[in-house]
Amino acid sequence: MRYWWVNQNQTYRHEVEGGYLWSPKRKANGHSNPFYDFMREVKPGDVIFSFANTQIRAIGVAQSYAYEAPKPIEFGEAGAYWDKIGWRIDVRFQPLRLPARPSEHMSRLARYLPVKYAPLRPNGSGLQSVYLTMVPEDFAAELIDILGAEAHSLVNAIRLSATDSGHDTSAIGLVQWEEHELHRVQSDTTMTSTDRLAIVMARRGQGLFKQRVNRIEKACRITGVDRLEHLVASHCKPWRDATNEERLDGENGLLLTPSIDHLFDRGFISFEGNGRLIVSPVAHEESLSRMGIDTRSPQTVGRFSNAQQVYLEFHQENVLLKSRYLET
DNA sequence: CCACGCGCTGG
DNA sequence: CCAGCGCGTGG
Repeated sequence: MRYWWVNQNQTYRHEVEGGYLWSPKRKANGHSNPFYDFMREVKPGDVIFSFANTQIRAIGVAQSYAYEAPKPIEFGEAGAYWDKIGWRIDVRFQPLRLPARPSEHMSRLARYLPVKYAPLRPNGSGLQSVYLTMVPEDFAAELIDILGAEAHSLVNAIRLSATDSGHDTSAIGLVQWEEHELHRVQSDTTMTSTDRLAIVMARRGQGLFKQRVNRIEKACRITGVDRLEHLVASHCKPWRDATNEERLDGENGLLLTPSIDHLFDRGFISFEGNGRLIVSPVAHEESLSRMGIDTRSPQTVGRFSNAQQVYLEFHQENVLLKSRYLET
């Protein structure tokens, strides 16, 4: 379980009442922004401190991993320059009956501020450049102490339930966004109904797309299963992000057995161009091992073609659940 | 309430 | 250099 800080001056009301976090994927000029990238490092059960108008006003618990979602319409003019598509995380927020102002407690907090990606300056002032950022455990402990009894019991309850069992509800949001794209394809009268059907079937890794992938890939790269009835054609560049051409491009697919397809589709694993398996640091190792993936020693599954590598790079950058803090 | 500009951080 | 979910100020 980790602790996060979110600046919500512009969207506090919508995000807390709506029960979510939302960020663009990139800055307006197209460059990446670490404070948006952090969205993909959040795990269900993580604790989120909500900061708005110089105060910590709410504490939240993540209920999902980040998934792609349109900008909430309720934002209105707030963040008008943000892109229409971004990352969303379901969060259960609890507004605090007694908000606290961190700037009044810097004598206790300052020593725990990280050198990089800190949510506050040493004088307690916030930073415009920050959206979401991780806070160290000792900083969080101090902050919880400052917030008082309500925060204490809240976070204790979260800690207890975190050790119980799963919270994974993120598939719901993904489906919601894909529905939107699906509807667009189905109502696109510039294509024949055959083309539309092929594109719709490609979403489930079946039909023409699967045939095309099968010309390049003969078996699941992890399990070695080669019977088509047990294989799904999984997109490297996800169906929802791809053009219609890319949705049907055989180089954009891998044949995988269902549980491996799930891990790849949801970003728990990815592959390098040379075939090396990448395991996300947020993945549950024992589950992976039970699904047939050896997480102890490095695995390779065979080199990929140049065209496949381009799609796999997209997967690594946009689907894989990364963790900056677990890299060295 | 909103708009502006001053800061500073990170790429 | 540029861009960013802050902050105080002034209307």
